[in-house]
Amino acid sequence: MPRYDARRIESKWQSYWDNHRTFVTSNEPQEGAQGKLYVLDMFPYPSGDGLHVGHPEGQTATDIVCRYSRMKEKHVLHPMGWDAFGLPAEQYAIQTGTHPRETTQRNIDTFRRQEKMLGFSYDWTREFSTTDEDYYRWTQWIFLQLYDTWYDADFEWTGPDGLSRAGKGRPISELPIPSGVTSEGDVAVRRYQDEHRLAYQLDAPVNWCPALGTVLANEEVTAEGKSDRGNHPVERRQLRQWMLRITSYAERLIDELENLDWSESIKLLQRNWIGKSLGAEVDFYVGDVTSTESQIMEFGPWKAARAEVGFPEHPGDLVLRVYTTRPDTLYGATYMVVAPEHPIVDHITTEEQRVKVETYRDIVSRKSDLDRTDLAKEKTGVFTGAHAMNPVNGEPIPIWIADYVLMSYGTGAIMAVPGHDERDLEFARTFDLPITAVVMPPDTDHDEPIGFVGEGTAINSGEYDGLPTAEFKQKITENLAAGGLGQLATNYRLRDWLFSRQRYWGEPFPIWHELDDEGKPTGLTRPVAADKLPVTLPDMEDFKPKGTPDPPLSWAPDEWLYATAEDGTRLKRETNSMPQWAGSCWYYLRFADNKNSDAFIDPAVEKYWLPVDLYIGGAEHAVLHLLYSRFWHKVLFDRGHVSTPEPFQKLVNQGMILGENNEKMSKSRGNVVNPDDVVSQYGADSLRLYEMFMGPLEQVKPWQMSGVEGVYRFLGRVWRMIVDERADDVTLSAAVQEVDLTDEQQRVLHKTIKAVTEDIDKLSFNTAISRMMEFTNVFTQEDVRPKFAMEQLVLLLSPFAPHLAEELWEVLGHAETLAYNPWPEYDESMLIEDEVEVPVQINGKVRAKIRVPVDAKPQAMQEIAESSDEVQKQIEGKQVVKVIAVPGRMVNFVVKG
RNA sequence: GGCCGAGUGGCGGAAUUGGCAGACGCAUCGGACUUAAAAUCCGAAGUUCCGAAAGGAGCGUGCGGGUUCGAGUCCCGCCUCGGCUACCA
Repeated sequence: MPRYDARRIESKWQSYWDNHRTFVTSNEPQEGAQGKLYVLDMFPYPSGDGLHVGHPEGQTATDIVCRYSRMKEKHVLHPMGWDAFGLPAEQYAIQTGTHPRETTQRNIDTFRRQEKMLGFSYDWTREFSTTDEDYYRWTQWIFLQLYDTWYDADFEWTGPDGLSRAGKGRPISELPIPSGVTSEGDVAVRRYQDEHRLAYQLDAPVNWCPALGTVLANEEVTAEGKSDRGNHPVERRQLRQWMLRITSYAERLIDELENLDWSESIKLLQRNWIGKSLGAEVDFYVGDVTSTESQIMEFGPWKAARAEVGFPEHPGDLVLRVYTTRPDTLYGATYMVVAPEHPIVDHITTEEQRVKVETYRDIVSRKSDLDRTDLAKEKTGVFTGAHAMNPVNGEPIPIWIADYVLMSYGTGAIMAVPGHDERDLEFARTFDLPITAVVMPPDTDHDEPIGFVGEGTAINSGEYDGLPTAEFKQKITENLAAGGLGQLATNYRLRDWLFSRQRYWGEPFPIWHELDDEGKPTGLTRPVAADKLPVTLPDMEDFKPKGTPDPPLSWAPDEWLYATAEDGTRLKRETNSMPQWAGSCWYYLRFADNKNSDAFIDPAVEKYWLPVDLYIGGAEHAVLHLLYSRFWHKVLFDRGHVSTPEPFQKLVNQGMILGENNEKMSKSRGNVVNPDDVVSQYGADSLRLYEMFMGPLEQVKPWQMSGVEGVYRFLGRVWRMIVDERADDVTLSAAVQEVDLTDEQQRVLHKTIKAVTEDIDKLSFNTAISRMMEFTNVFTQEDVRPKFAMEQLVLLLSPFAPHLAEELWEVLGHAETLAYNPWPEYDESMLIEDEVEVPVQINGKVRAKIRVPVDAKPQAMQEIAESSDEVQKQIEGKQVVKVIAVPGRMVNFVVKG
């Protein structure tokens, strides 16, 4: 008695697909293919915990789209691989004394087993891991592209996509070298080029965790300023780091979101992250800080000189340059604040204030970014003793240092307008600094201008009084520019990307440092030749951090670490490694051509498969991964290596699956659902179907084990609708016969085909499943079930529950897989019913039901309604004011009395 | 604090975009089959009030207003929950 036996069916069909290479995809389209479709899941990190139920959520969705699209004769690319470098593997390795290569391999094996167990139609011949040498060879190669590129912001050009744009990443050899630099010689030219590369080095503050003995990425530091792993304190240190100049692409990263098929909220998230703001840079004269009188005397001539020479590129030591989005509040600037690290502090601090200033700077320098922002409630700062001259009215105003001004944004200095900025107001109140109102709020009930941060009308602003904010901004910016005192400026919150990590388990940089005669780095670098890639990770037993910021690779064997160039220069390798993001920045390209040993991807293959048509994954990657990938892709685009400006045309974020208690799943809450357990109890088809039936893909939704039971029962019903459960073998039920469908059955079938098809197109899988349940509820009640209808249902169900569908397809007499069988089609004419029941409302309340011809005109509907006894009873003796009839929908009588 | 998203039965969720609120599933209750149970099959069910019953009347999509013949859906004002972000001048 063959009951629905998921275990037997699933292993049978998984081997079938493997043995028949059912889902192996050629880069040559099959004959008659209806175009290509590249469907991608976000790159999983193979953690030691194995798959969690969030993985199959997005992956089932993409699998449904792929299986459906193949039946629609699309040429489908659907790959899977592993993002396997990274800190968790390394930490685990250190704790257990196992090499990360081993644990990573083990984790990958677990993940692969679990993915296969779920019956996803991946082309496994395209699988790779970011830790494979012939993968990271090309990660290094792309890094060298970044190294070899500078951004020409003014370059106008038309790309292979046919669109014109300004700004292009160009080969460093095309960088114009100023004659002053050329005359200084070769080394000066090289240093000048190095300053302009998209991959460059910088002394940058990093998150140093003494307990872990490593530097952490911002994402690895908790909101409390502790390490994500182990909860150890984290402090700041200045270290020489590799940076990627993503800020050059900020404008294009915003603009080119426009044509992407992404949700508005994700686009907004990216725009906010990039954080473009428009404002002005304004120069405040400082000069001789020891005497305010002489400052006032010097101010006039300085201003006059500026009117002559204009606004300089660098303000110089005696001028303080600020960035503001509100140049219209310039008259309200009563003091200035510079970041404690600002270089001008050394020039302007007076003798009396020096000790206080240095003490403050010292305290701040030892705080992490997070400590600094943590102190947000209490404003701190110190007066430098110096004053600057307000360029609009020549008033001397005091210059303070405070950690609420960040060196990394704008110019690292602000003009403080306490009257109209919350932070400045709080600071001014703390330190008793003057507050001036210069903006009148527009509505009169809001009569207190102090603390008003919106737009209004200018007051106390000399000749500008009475101007609306917007107009004032424009006018004063023009005037400042004319006087050489300011200029329009754009700023981004986005920072350049800190790209190096002091870790072992990552891609080595393909970079040599030149050494001088004493073996010290000269600061000059050279790339590893492309034909020498990859720079393989040296085999090291000891990769445990030593409590200093030296990366583990710095004690790699000398053969790896040192070399002599052909010109005799001694070279030392870069010993930092790349962050985990590196490998996931371009993996979607490699899937299209993972065996290529001549190029990261063949240009023709790239042109054929890219961009990714559908990309599904969690919203946690809405900014970082997606922004980094887009950046790399654009650099490759500019350099002519890819043909599309964007990698991911359509993006969908799946909603998080919560535990049964409506809380986020976590080990500590004990509400984690393990896919292995669900599959062993109900089978993969039930897990897949349940995850899709839970609710809309993009919505957050709680797990319910009883819901899995429900879809499992549904699959059992489908099984019994087609299979004779009382026979000894799996045979067709006697009720399934080669008969024509009745009109009613036709209608149900075609309605189901239409609904399921449209729902899949909309990624509305939960409703698609409920349609198939309705179909099943109708047909299980029939004593004779037309075989054709059963076949059609099996085809509709196959993307969702592919194992069961294949088994039933076989029972229905088909020798071959249904994976490439044409998708059922519906006939619109079959859907039409002659008559429909519509409600009759009296004053908007349903009082009766009538049957009308589907195509009945409003007038006819009204007449039918009026002839009904029930309606007569309701409107009797009342005055009918108006009748609204919507064809095929409803009739509404508006009555009085 | 800022931005984004969401509030519909006991629960997960539907609702052709302004037209019968609660599809489908879970849980619940009743029945059939069975010696019994499991499994399966059939059926009931938003809620309050009236009625012995068939049935009838009212109320119902977080709260308060509004637009409309008609609002879960549109507009205005709030409340609650979730996510992201956090001194960006």
